[in-house]
Amino acid sequence: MAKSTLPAYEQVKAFIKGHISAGRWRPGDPVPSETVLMQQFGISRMTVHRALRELSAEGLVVRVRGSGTRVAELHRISSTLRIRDIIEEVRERGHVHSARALLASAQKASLGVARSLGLRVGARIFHSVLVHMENGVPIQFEDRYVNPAAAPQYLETDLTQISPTRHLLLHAPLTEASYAIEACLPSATEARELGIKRSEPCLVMLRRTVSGANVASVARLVYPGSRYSFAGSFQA
Amino acid sequence: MAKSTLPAYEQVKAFIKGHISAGRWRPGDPVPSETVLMQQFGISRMTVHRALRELSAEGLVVRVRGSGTRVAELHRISSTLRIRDIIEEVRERGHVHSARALLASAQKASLGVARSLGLRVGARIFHSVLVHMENGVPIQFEDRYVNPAAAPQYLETDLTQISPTRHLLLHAPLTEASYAIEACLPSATEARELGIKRSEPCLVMLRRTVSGANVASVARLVYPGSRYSFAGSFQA
DNA sequence: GGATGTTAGTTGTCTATACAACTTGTGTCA
DNA sequence: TGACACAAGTTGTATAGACAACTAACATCC
Repeated sequence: MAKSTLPAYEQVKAFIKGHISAGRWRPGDPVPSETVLMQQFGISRMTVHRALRELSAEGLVVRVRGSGTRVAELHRISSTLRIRDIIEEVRERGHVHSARALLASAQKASLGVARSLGLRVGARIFHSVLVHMENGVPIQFEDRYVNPAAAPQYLETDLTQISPTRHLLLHAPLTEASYAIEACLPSATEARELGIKRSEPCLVMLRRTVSGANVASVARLVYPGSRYSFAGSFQA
Repeated sequence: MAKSTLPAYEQVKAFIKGHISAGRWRPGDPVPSETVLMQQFGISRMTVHRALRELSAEGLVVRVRGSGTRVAELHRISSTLRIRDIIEEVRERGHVHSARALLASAQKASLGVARSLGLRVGARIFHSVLVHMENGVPIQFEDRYVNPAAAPQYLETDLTQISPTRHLLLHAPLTEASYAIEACLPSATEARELGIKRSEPCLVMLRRTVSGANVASVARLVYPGSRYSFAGSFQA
């Protein structure tokens, strides 16, 4: 027994969700209009409207003004990926995080880096390389280039205590990001620092974050395949 | 010039989003109460309320009844992962999809499969193994177990034309799913069928889908690391 | 037939009000 | 000092009504 009584708009949502997930209303089928539902449930139009608007935001129905409401086409389920701070993540598992900084310096941008950060070749950039450990075992090799315009105090921070991700989240409010997940073999350096063989497959996350008008940072995160996986769940 | 006039609730949202993304209001900071915003904008409380409720749903602010509204802690950016039909995906790239079925049969569930499908050992299940190709080059090895209760006609379909994913989306409305992405070396069979060396790292997606009260299917999708990556983008 | 106007139906936005549920701080009383 | 009561402030839900914007079907006129 959850709540004694669910709010009216939740009841309407549940009613409609029920019909859809039971397959009684199939994609493309019309959903009763606000007026009909309002009379059926004996509640006001605004309340019905809220229910339908939320279902529309969740992608379960499609509404078009003047025409009506229909069950959405390919009921595509979605999950929310999040950008997480590795330190927080390790601690949440009840484990101990530590990190080793291999590099933290200002450099001149090479062609590739300049291009992905949206700067000119030779522009001043920050470059950091860290190895993150969970209970002393290396789990992430983090190679990151940072745009000084987005995080001017990047190098003044102890990146082994406040992770680059956290520093950037705090100082360069995130507006956009893109990523790619690949499976690769590690480079010689990566294998050595992670303490794995060069033949062990790794998960590689390439990520580019944007803050306002600037590209804030590009990072290559390498995880040993035997010690790490990305997991999550979808909700309808 | 987008719209001549944005709806009032959108203006309130933009106002608050602006302060947050410019860094003027930091995580934990209080957001003006509904009463204050209502007077500031000269609109009704319900309109302000809608704006704040949507921002809360988007994860930008945290609201607690009786206390107030604050800027959400770790400004979490999110992306929508979708379960996609591989055939559709290949065609969208303008390429040709083809598939080879290695297996499509009814079997008795082993312990592991029974457990993950939520059935008893020895229960009747469907098992399919396919290799999907893009322009003739193998890109996915799909090993899938299906619960007959969720998709009774699974074996009567030509799975090389209508992919298992698509068949399941159509016949077993998805309510929930979980996944894990790993980097592994392929098994002997997987390497042979994908036409890669056993030493080539692969992206592996393990996925479990739920439809209503049943676990609909569990799948292991293996992608050659050199030919495939998962990519996406986040929006604030 | 084809173009045009009309009308009923539907969703989008907004208001003013009401009450409920909860938090927080303050003051009172034992 | 500690327990309790109370009040002010805040968010959550719901109503009844209004008007705007749009669609789709129908009727009319040329």
